[in-house]
Amino acid sequence: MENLAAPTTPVRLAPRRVTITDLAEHLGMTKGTVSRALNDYADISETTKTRVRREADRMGYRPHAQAQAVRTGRAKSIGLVLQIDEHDGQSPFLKDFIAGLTGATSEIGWTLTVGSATSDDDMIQTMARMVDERKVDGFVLPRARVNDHRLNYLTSQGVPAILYGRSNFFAEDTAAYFDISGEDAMEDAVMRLHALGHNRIGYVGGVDVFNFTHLRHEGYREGLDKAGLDYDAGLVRWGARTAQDGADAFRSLIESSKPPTAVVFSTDETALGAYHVARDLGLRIGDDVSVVAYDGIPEADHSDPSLATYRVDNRSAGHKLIEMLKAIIDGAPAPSQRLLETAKFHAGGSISAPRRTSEELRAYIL
Amino acid sequence: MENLAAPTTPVRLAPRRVTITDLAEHLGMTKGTVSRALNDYADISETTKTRVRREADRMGYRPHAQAQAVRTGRAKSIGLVLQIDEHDGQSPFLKDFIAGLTGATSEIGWTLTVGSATSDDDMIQTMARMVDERKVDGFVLPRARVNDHRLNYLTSQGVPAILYGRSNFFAEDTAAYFDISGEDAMEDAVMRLHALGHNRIGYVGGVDVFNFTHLRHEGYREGLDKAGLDYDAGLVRWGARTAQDGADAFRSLIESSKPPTAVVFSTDETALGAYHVARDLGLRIGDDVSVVAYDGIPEADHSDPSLATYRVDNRSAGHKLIEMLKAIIDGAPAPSQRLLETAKFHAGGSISAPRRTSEELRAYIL
DNA sequence: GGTCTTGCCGAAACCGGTTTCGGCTTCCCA
DNA sequence: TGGGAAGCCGAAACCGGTTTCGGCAAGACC
Repeated sequence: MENLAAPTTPVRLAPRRVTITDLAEHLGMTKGTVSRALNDYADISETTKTRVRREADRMGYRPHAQAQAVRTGRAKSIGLVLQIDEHDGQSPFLKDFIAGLTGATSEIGWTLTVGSATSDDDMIQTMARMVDERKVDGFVLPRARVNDHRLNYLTSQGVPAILYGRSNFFAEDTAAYFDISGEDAMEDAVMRLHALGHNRIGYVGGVDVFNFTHLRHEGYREGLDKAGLDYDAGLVRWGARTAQDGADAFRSLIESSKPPTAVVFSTDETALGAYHVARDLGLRIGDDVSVVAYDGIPEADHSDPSLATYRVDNRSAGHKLIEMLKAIIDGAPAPSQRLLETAKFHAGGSISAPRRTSEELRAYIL
Repeated sequence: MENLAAPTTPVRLAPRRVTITDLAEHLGMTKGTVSRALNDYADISETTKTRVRREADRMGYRPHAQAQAVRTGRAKSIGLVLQIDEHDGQSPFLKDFIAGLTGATSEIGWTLTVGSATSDDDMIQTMARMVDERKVDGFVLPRARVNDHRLNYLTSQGVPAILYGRSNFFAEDTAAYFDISGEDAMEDAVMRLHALGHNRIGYVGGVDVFNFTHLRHEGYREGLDKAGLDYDAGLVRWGARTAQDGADAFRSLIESSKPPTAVVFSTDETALGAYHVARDLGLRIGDDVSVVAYDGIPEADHSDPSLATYRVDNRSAGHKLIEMLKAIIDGAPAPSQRLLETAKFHAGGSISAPRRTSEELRAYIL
């Protein structure tokens, strides 16, 4: 006996849990019957069902999730794998998002299993491990990319998944998704600025691996179109991710020979970078130059002046993603689970009617 | 050994996983033997072990985690329950922390199960559910409180847990913890300021439900002591949590009749609140008034001037917490798992030798 | 009154692993 | 040469559930 590689003795767990066998014994029936009663099978009488249920929660019975999983193949858990080498930008977003996800999962009696990855390959491997070990029944995929590799992998494996965002430019996705229309917001932003009297409206976009970057840029373009303004590549900057990137882009726009009198940023974070530059140049945002952005991070509200932005409710997004994913896992066809909502405009002190023309602005800066 | 036609399965496209029975069949031995070989039992020959292992990963065998859990009682998962009604302050902290936790859990082949709660009662219930369903083997408890109720519950139930922080003021905790000595940092901050020439050093502390609030305050006190300065309750403010709170506290200190020339904040976030107030009052931080804080959030680095602070590595903290918790789950006595590290000072432009005395400062402000 | 349903539940197999128990070889040594 | 101890593995129980199958009893139908 001592030659067995017995693992070190585990710590004592809670007072022995009540199993379905205990329950069956107390009720004087077989565990099969108890199981079917609890799972609401049609071949169990109403009388028996209520008797079983009552006794179950009198005794504090909770089914052993793992044991159920062995037979049913359902881990009753949703997977979420975070890319952790990424820039910090998802931080503010993360907490609300997780709150939404966990809230919804616990409502249906499931749990959220979180992993992390340091590279694209690692991401796939981490997800593969979770699937192979049957730890999760499906995945939520935040920060959708163009032609998202996670989605490609999972669908090839037949694992249910849902995107937060879209992944196929403007073409209809083949997969399930929940998204908020950034393009509508950008379009609205441009038209709103135009209505205030702005005619030179700049744009600072994001990194092109993310699908939303393309969508929002298209929205900006659409907005110009509806406002009757021409698209001028000189007014557009790309690839901004951090506040610093936003600052650089803003400086390059505002110091150009024909500076914009208003700038639309595709994210709040990059927009806030512009605040420092403006201060440096002696410009007052919301007065000398207007700024609108997108996301609705807390800092946007606390900045001075407060940033006009389109607010995204990540909490409710997380909630809906779980509901939709659950439907897919339960057999709904993925294409039936697609939802696109719009962000709400949140007024702020960062926009106003133009005080100076582009020329005057340039002269003022010099 | 003829191949039967595949049964007509529902939507489950995933290629049927290889089970331990398949593996045993291929190897021509019983699944019991295979299991023991894979789990490195002493009564299996080395030859057989390697043969089994080789075949296992040739066939891509991955044990079904849930099935293992049924017999072993190990879910191979760590629980983390977030309080989601809380102020946003834990956002920046959250991502790094989760990265550390998930990184460490996946290194040992485990996973992280995340839940959320909206109140203290909900917190206990959520944890109870995870334990009862045997979804987790132990908990990491972030944001330790004084006499932490989560810890009390879990130890009463015999469920392994580890605190991120301490929960018993200065008395030795009875439970396991990993923490970073905020008190040492505060003490060092005061002495550092004193060495620069400051003699009136204010303090802005946190909310008293959290244990670290008391520890850091005591560190401040200790620092004064070592610097030979008297503790003056008029220089101390409590209960600051948000940037706004920090701003209010700072204003109240700086507008008092004998303002401090330097202020120690117990968190970066509250310290950054002071920046706005300083600007309003025409004071330059790091010049007219010195500020030191604690945490090392990214914004501290991007602020102008950059904030001198004590940096906490939440990623590595998460990693260590998992290692220590795993040891407890494997049978190590909880009291043996205690670790206290120190935060690294990160210089910033927010401190300098005092330019004005307290009196001059007051006059300057008026 | 006999036959057919229908309702309801027990019995047992099953899910994919782990662990106990015992028996057969082989080796060692008297 | 015999007996005991290792060494090694097969057989089967077990973990806590779910699901299939079949049978009994009561009611419906003719």
